Amino acid sequence: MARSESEHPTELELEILKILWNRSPLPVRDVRTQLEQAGRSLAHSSVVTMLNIMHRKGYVTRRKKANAFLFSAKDKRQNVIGKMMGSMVSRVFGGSATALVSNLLETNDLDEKELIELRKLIAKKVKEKKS
Amino acid sequence: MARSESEHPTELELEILKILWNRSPLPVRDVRTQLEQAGRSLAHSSVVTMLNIMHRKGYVTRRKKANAFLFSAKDKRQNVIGKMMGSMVSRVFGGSATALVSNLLETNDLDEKELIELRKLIAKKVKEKKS
DNA sequence: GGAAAACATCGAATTCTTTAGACGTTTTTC
DNA sequence: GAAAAACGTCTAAAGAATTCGATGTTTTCC
Repeated sequence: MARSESEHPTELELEILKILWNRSPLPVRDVRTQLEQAGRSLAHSSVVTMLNIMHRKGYVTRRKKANAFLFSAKDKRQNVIGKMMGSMVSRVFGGSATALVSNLLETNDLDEKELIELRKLIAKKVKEKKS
Repeated sequence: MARSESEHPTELELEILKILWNRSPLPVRDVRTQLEQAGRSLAHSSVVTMLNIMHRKGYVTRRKKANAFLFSAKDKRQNVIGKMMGSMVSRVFGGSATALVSNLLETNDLDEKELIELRKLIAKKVKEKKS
């Protein structure tokens, strides 16, 4: 036995999804160009292979336009990332989102502006809850 | 070319680190038992192999006690997890910890108690900053 | 209408991750 | 002190992730 397919996008898959979330649909060529700009130079066929794998896994949709495929992300950014975060919370922090934020505050030194922004976010959420 | 070794613990590596963070040093046998209790039944040699790989990667230390090795996590839980979170923030949220927490609040529905706990954490952090 | 450009499919190589059997050495145990 | 138990090393497997060359088909351009 070996491990099974990851239930979340891998490194490169996420890189590609980020491109598609930003603008889509895109042909392979454009995905490739943007990967290059992000510092990841790949052969055309490598990008095609990845997009096809991602299609098989259900991360992207494609439709034919003339002879070329146009790719789009299948799920919204927030949902995909949300699932990744949820898995992080349960796998790494024993289910406690508070523990996650706590760790974030302790180890990644945020500036005051960010802290105040966070406080606002939470206050808003508390208010929503109350209603 | 293919991908390079992950800079963060993999799934199974993290599972093992969690055990060692909880209590250590531990002999292979005990790591194995606890993996089993966590729903991951592996052959003895599989656990040994993993621990040796983790030793090569620098995730764990080992010392000989009689004829057996005792393993410990090399880095503190908070640091390892902190790095994982930092990478999450930069890779996934464009460097914004606020964006991460925002996503967490939107997609993983926290109860009021947790929210209030978070508010406290942040207030405390703001106070520390000010001093 | 033939060359060049654009695009896709296929097959394959490499490394990483996870798993474990076979075998040898040391330590217990009767 | 010999059998059994415990432990480590070595070897290797199979799937997952990443990369790309070769080759074939369609489209575009002089």
